[in-house]
Amino acid sequence: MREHKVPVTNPGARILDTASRLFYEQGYHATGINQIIAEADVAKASFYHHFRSKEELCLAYLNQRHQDWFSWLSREVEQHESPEERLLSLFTFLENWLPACDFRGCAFLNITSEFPASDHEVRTLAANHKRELWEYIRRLVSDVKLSGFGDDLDSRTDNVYLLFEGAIISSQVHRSTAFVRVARETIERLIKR
Amino acid sequence: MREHKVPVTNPGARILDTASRLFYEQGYHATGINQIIAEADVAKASFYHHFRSKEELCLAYLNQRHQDWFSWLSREVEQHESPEERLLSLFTFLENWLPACDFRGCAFLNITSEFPASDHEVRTLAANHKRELWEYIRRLVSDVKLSGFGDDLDSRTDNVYLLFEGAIISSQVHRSTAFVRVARETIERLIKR
DNA sequence: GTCTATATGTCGATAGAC
DNA sequence: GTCTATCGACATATAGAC
Repeated sequence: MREHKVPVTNPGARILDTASRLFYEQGYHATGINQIIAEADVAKASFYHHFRSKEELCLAYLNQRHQDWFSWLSREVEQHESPEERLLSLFTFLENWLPACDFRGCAFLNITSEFPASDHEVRTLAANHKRELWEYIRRLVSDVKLSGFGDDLDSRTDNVYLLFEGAIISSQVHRSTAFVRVARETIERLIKR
Repeated sequence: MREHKVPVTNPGARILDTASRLFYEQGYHATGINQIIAEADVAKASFYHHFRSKEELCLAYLNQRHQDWFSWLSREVEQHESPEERLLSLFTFLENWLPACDFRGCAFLNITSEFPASDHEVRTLAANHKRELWEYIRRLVSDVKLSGFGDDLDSRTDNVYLLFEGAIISSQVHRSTAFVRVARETIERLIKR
């Protein structure tokens, strides 16, 4: 859940940590190598010793982010026992995470906007991240009776996924978690009937 | 609906048209002034005669895009007469528009990712655009009986809006309109009962 | 491995001729 | 109003000393 890790002394890790923060907060193209090396307090040549290019650093950032984000999410989900509460905790997570990241939203959605070429490796990582999220939601949905979102499991999963993604992007635009609560209440309502 | 307009001879309009295409297809920070003036076939000084800065050009792009996009959307909606079909035509529109724009998605969501400062004018335009979309959806929802999305009009509007936004962003990530059809079927199902 | 210094290009924006 | 030429700053990436 914490966006800012404890400082690292290792130069390579310090570069990755700094870049992760800047790529996430400012965007990829708005962040230059010079700012990264300055804030990571390393020499430029050290940067190119650890990473072949800015793009490779970006891929490392996304891979780490993928791990981190799912560990944040699952930590919230696993606090709950009943299948219904576990499903609803998806939105409890959003309500905690989005204000904590200052409504910067999903790193993978954000970077998708910055890489229009769909065959770029960055886009592949983003699509894989979302596919894994969909499968995670599917496991949660499969244990819950949910009416109104279709008969088969995939259709119900799709709808919860759509509310989840819609809640992220709308919270980002409007800087409010109001939509997260609406989504949560809808799931709650469709569970109860 | 058309992304590429007919060529314009007027230099100022040619700059705006070219910039609109490039900002949308490549992103704001990935697009340089030099590329814009080259593809618009104008001199650099002409550019700065018509626009004070790259950012001001960006604002002009978003204002025009706002008008265009809503005219595309309402053209689809107004082809239908019954309130139910008008509501569902939101997703008919998405199913036509998203492949037509090569799944580049919403210009305002995309540029929100590139401008982290929430008090920036670009972000204000994006938030206003989405607010207007929400109000447009609200008018469509108000004429339809819709179960499962809450009792009050605002709550039902929120849920349709979330499905709409979720469908846009998910179609973009996965380059598929499958999620659009799922959202449409859900609305259809909740109308029928 | 990390350093400083630099290469090479492009960025956004401006000056001054016509 | 449009042109060419150019500014200073910053971009990504490398060279070579230590």
